[in-house]
Amino acid sequence: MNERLPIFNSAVSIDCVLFGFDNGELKVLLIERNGQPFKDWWALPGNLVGENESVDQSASRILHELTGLSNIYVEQYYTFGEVDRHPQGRVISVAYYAMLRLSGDKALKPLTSYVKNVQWINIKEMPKLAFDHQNIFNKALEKIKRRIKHLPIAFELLPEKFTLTQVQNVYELILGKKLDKRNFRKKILSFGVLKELNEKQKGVSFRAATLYKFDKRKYFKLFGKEISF
Amino acid sequence: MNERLPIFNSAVSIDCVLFGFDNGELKVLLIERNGQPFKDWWALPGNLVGENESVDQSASRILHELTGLSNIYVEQYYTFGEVDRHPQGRVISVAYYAMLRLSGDKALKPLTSYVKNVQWINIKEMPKLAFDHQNIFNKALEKIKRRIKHLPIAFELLPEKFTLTQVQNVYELILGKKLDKRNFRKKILSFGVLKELNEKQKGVSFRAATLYKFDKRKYFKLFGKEISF
DNA sequence: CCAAAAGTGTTCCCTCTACACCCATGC
DNA sequence: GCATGGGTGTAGAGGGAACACTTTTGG
Repeated sequence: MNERLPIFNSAVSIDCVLFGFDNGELKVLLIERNGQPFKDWWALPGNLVGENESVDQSASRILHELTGLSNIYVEQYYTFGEVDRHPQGRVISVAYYAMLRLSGDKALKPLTSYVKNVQWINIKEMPKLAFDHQNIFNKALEKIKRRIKHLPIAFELLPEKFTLTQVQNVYELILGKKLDKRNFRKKILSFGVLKELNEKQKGVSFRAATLYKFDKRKYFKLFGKEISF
Repeated sequence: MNERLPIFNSAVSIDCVLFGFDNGELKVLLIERNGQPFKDWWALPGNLVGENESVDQSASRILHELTGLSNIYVEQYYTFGEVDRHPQGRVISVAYYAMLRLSGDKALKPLTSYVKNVQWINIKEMPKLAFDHQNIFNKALEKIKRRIKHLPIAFELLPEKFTLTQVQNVYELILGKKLDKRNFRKKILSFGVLKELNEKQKGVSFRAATLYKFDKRKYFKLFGKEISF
């Protein structure tokens, strides 16, 4: 680790598990590969880390290239370094999960020569994935299952104004189980980080729900105290 | 990511935060560097990932070279990938924390040309560290603070047979606060993974404490249910 | 007999859980 | 008026926190 660095041909890549919530469904953005290996397979979006960017920056860049958006919530969660995980050489991959407010409208799909299709896919209908991406995806789900209990990541998936039922929906999809409505509301409101708006849902054919928004200021004040779902 | 891999000169290294518990103190194994850069500074043990080993294997190898021991408990926890973290080139480092039963006797110190000293240092008396190792160390502590609440990692630091006071000691050192003795014992025993032995502490000049051991079989049965300290 | 640590129960409070009905709205 | 989800309270159980004294042992 001193003198000259003895380096062999390795590469570091980033893989991103980008989650979106839309219409009551939890989705992941997958790409369909256009080149070898695993041509025509579905895969997680990813790319090599550039020479002059940190791994965090690299993840943000990849997400930006994919969606056209900046400021996507993104967290590193694990590094996959098996010797044979890439058939063409040694590639160590740092994995990130990311979360996005889907509004039905967004979800741009800028194709490149490497990618012939980009699609939001319901996590309950995942196709087979290239490389070890199934494993990478599974681990992302595990991580967010754990982290959603401490961190307000659910709100990264929701629009700015949301109903409590939507919040509950996100929790249920991530945790993979039904929750009691009354208990859920008591708890989520007891954190004191949701602000009730003088505004109701619109365009629904039933009683309109009250809208809330996530109060980041209050959340950062509470930091230290941990949310514990 | 297809065709040929465009590779630049990067390297992947491993850094290990190896914890040990001895004599009521929580310690970390640090090395004193013998080469540039940061010659004579203290640093975390680490090395480059070899061409034919996974990152996990690499961490185990480094720990083995350092201590002569195999089967050290080790977990990956974060990857540090800032562009400028190594003054001699781009080095992305995958960090692991590890835990070891110190019995006063062990703690071998195989020096190399790169290392002029290896020492167990109380985490309350840490020197300045080379590179971004202070940051890597801090993050390791944060991680184990969180994980000790779910995972039985405390027992990795303890000898096979231990007293409840020793367990409490480890929890207090990692969490950085005093715990109530009666409540602690109730809770730790309520998990049902400690086996009381028909054996007492020896060689102490006061009432000898009952020895316990960690029952891995029971623990793995409980898996699914989570321990929650 | 003194020093040092082992070992042990109870009370209070708060949080978690289980559970079911009426309300508002659009069609 | 009916279908659809919105919104609400309570009782019981269990778990967490606070708290102090007696026991054992070696020296």
